[in-house]
Amino acid sequence: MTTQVPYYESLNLTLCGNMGRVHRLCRDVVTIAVEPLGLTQSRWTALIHIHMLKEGVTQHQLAQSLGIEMPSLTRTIKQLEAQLLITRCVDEHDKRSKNIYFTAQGHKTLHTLKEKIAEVKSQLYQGFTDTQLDEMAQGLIKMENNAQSFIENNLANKVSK
Amino acid sequence: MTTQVPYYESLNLTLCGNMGRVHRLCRDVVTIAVEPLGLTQSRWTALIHIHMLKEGVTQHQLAQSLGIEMPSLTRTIKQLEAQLLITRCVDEHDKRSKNIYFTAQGHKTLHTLKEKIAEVKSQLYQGFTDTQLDEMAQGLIKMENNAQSFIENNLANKVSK
DNA sequence: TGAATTTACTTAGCGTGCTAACTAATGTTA
DNA sequence: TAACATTAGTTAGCACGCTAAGTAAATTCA
Repeated sequence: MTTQVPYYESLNLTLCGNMGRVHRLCRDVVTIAVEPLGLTQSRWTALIHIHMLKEGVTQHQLAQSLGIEMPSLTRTIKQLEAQLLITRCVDEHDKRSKNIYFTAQGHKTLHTLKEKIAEVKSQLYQGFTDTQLDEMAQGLIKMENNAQSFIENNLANKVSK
Repeated sequence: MTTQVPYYESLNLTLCGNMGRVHRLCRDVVTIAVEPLGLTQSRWTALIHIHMLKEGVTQHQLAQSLGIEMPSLTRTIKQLEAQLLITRCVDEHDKRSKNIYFTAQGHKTLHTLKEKIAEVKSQLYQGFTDTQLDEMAQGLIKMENNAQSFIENNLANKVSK
């Protein structure tokens, strides 16, 4: 049982490819699991984050928490609104912002959602110890930081006079 | 320096979200690095895999190697063809298949590409030991398998008479 | 061998990320 | 305070994954 990094890693950035593939698969898993609720991955993820951040959160805060850009979120938010799961109202103190709240139906959906996700999680993380999961998470964050500094350095080059 | 899995993992499948985000970032890094070549992530990845599998590979084999579905590949292949980096010709022995070859320009591009990717890799993997990288790769594969069996079980339920 | 199935590829169109460019509200400063 | 910059959100349109459904070639089998 060798633990060598495979030879083609020298060309291939396989790890990145794998991340993409596993991410798509996990997304599929959840989509299947919550299918009766009529939610896609981006929508249920948004619901969970609204719940974590507490109702009244702004779209900007939510986008930050999700790690996506505002335009990506705008689409999802509009879909959730059309599904009557959330409502928005302009913030009294900053009329540029909009605060997000669950509807009654939204609360019900959230409740079921949380149960389903706990199920899925236990299956996806089967055979992992907490330590292993944490090491993976930390590895991802480290790689994210490496990527981020690369981008910053290269944008700096471009922007430099 | 705690190594606990954060509390909100109980809801959030953060690890999956992280994978998506890190994957996007790595993609951006390479896109920036190979920018003068006019290649996007899906295109350069395809070029590298054609190289690994040897010229003459079929689209089906290539899709398998990339871990994507045929229609996704069809688009990329057409773009690479339009860029005059590859050509295709119908397989003599199986006229359903098409064999992929580099053009002269394609070979040149591949050469530069390989150099660029080696650079990017060394930056993205900075601070990781080979063992760590391998553990991450194996973790991803394990999670992929978990996801796969979940999907199979649930499709089985659906399809069962 | 002719009919049915499977396979390789394509087309059409969706989901979800992105950037660029816009509006409207807020903040800053000359 | 009027002019400029920043910020929250939107719209438009691209990249790249997917499934569903179609064509044409190859294979299976009755």
